[in-house]
Amino acid sequence: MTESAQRDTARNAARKPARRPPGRRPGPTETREAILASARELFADKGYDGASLRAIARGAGVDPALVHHFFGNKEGVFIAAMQFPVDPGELLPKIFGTRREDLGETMVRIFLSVWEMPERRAPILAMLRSAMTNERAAVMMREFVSSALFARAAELHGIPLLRIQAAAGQMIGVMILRYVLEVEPIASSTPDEIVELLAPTIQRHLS
Amino acid sequence: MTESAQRDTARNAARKPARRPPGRRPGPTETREAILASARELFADKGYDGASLRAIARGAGVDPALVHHFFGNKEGVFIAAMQFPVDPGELLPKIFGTRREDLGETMVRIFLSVWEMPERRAPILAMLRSAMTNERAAVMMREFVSSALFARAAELHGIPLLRIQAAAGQMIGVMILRYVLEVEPIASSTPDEIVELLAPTIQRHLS
DNA sequence: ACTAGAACTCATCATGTGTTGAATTTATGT
DNA sequence: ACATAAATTCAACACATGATGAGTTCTAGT
Repeated sequence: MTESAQRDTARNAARKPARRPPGRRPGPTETREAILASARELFADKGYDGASLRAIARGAGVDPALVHHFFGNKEGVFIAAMQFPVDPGELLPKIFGTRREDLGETMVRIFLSVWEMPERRAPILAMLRSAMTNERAAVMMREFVSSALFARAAELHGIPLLRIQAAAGQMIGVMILRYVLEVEPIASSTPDEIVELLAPTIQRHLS
Repeated sequence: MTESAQRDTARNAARKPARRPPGRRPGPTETREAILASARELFADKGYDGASLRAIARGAGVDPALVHHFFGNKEGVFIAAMQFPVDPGELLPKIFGTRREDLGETMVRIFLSVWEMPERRAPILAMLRSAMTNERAAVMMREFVSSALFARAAELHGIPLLRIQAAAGQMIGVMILRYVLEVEPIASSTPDEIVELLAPTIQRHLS
């Protein structure tokens, strides 16, 4: 696939209006992806309500009406930008192939591997930030998290849901302190320090 | 002109516009408090950016300009509504008067005692929700949490900051799952169940 | 009793929002 | 080569937002 569409398309938006003439652009269509990239970045940064369609369009170097043309309305953009914040099918095998006594460390490392990479963290942050202030987004997240994550994780090792949610709460809370609020010293700790800090707790919850 | 006589009869008191005549109202001033109450509720519900000055004014049965008159601008309202989300001076003695071996349970119970009462939970939720999408609010929360909570708690029992933040993360994460996202079954668990679930973890972190 | 100032509303401004319809240019199927 | 469809911009709507300045009514200090 063509990598000509870089992921930092949203970065070069600080320029002038850059009035393009109307009408279809020559060459294959790449704007749809650019819009989605810009949307993901802005939703991750400001949440659903804070990210405006116009800012998303600006980030993609595109007219706001084009966003509307592709996705119908703002919620359409959000849904398109959010499809699988993280692919469970990719992570669950790792968990399944782990000895019970190593579950804690494995889980923490998986979590960190996602959160440490900005482009993987973005959709999750977008979801979380949006769910905090927007009821519809909260419903989406609740359903995704419940059915796609908790339920499967529970059936996997036969661990009660409450325990799993306690473990998830531990991870989510620390991620918020570390990546959103950025309080020290936890924001500057190394991944290994986080693992050392949390693995025993997660292990406890999942036993 | 002709309808002005019948306009402000006592008939339309239950209506929405509720047009009050301009000028100061008789009696002692109670509007300032009403505005703050409305502000706290709305900030807790929608976060800083989601709560509009007009909605706050409407909630207090007051003209938007009055909010401006009292607090200067929106940030002024927020700051006035937020002073001490929770009073540390009130809670720390409880913590201090607890045996080290009971610290875990005590902490969880204190957290729950705050979060279970809607009017005590409101300012914290407002802070949290706002900090998730608004940078200035995030700074406020980071500073409050760092200096007023973590630092004091650390010096109290000589526990490393990282440990305290791990414990705080556990509590914050579970509170989000329980009160914001409202995922089951943790949203419907009794306080005692939450204590049983989390106390050992908090105890571990703080040892 | 008088007056300075506080409380309070109104009308309005400039800006930003999501959304829509029409116009223009290019790509695609025949 | 032609017609249809897709991609793209422009102009505009209707509405919400935070902010101001001016005017009206009350309270409080003298």
